Amino acid sequence: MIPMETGTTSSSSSDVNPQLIDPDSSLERPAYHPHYGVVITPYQLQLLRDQIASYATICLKLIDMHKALVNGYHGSTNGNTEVNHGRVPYNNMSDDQMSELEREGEHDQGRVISRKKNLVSGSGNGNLTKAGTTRHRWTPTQTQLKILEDLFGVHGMNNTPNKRRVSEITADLAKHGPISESNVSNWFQNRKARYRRLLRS
Amino acid sequence: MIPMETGTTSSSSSDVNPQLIDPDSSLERPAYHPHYGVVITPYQLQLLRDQIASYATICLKLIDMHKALVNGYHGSTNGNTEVNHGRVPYNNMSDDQMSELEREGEHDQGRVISRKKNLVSGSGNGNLTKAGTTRHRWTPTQTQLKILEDLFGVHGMNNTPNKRRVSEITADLAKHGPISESNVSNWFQNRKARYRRLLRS
DNA sequence: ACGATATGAATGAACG
DNA sequence: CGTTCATTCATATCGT
Repeated sequence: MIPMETGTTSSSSSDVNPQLIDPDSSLERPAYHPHYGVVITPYQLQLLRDQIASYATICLKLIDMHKALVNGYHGSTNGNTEVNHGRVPYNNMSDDQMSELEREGEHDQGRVISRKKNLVSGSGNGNLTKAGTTRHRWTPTQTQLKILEDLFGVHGMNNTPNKRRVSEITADLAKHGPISESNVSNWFQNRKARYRRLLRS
Repeated sequence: MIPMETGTTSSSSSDVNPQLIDPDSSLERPAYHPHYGVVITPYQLQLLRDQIASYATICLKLIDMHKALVNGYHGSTNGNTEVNHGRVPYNNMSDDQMSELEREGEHDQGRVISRKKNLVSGSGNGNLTKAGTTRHRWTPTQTQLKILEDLFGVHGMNNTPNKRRVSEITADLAKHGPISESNVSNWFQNRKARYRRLLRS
């Protein structure tokens, strides 16, 4: 069913139930910091974030299913359990991207994947994913995608990142793979558009 | 819409960008605790939990709506009525995500997230699939396909149906089998694209 | 079973 | 921003 590993009940801001954060960890237990307040481990924080992200995606899926049902039956939502928009988000990266990443530790941010104009794309040269050819399209790595989703979940529709923010995000994401600012803004653009489309009818 | 106000960003468990957690708070700022790790304020924690709670509620409501619809729905022609045994076909992917995340510093290139097996076999599969097989994608019935092809023939490339038209078409096609609007628009999209590709070659 | 092909769907990018 | 295009992914189907 719907995954709920952590409790989602209480709402009083002062009661922090450790179980709700990390049910089985007796080691990593939230604590109070004299100055800041609650202390949680990065792992715990990550759990929370993941849960939020999961819920966000699940909600989208459910909305989709619901709308489809209203229309009659439907198929667009595959019945599988994947939460990542149904699409397995593995990326097959072009060789240059690979080699890019293989230079360990070196995260030249701001690196831009050169993209060709689409006019020429189809023909003889273009896009052989197998052979070491160039990819036309940026594909977010797992990590990048996750970060982006988290950000979207956070800001939601009402908080599309401005130019400055996009720069920051791009810089962050560049640590995890080649990316450009336009990739980021496009991504948010699309995400927003498609999210809205779901909500609409 | 869905309330989201907390920041949730970075992916590597060790790098936590304070801005991403509480963008505008310079007062309440996450910090590192020498022993526990991340320190967040009760307020920040509450935001996270509120968000999760909101999602949980939304999900539950959506599930209810969905179930109601499914139970009441008795599908179209080809006996393809059933939708997932009334069970919500999603499970939590956080396992993958977690294990993913736990591998620190590793670039996620070319990694494939193992797709979880369907918890619920789609069961419904009127026309083409064999019993017990999960239906993953919509398949137009013969009648539907004919209608679609006719429409495409009429409208041709230059007359892609707009939203309104898609709705009408969907409604029509629903008489001949389970279908959703996205199925229809996808179909036209693909038909057009592949037709164009023919012309180009 | 495998490999090739057809095709529904997802999505980055471009357009109006 | 909403739509559309181009490309790619994933699966259903079929031939061997």
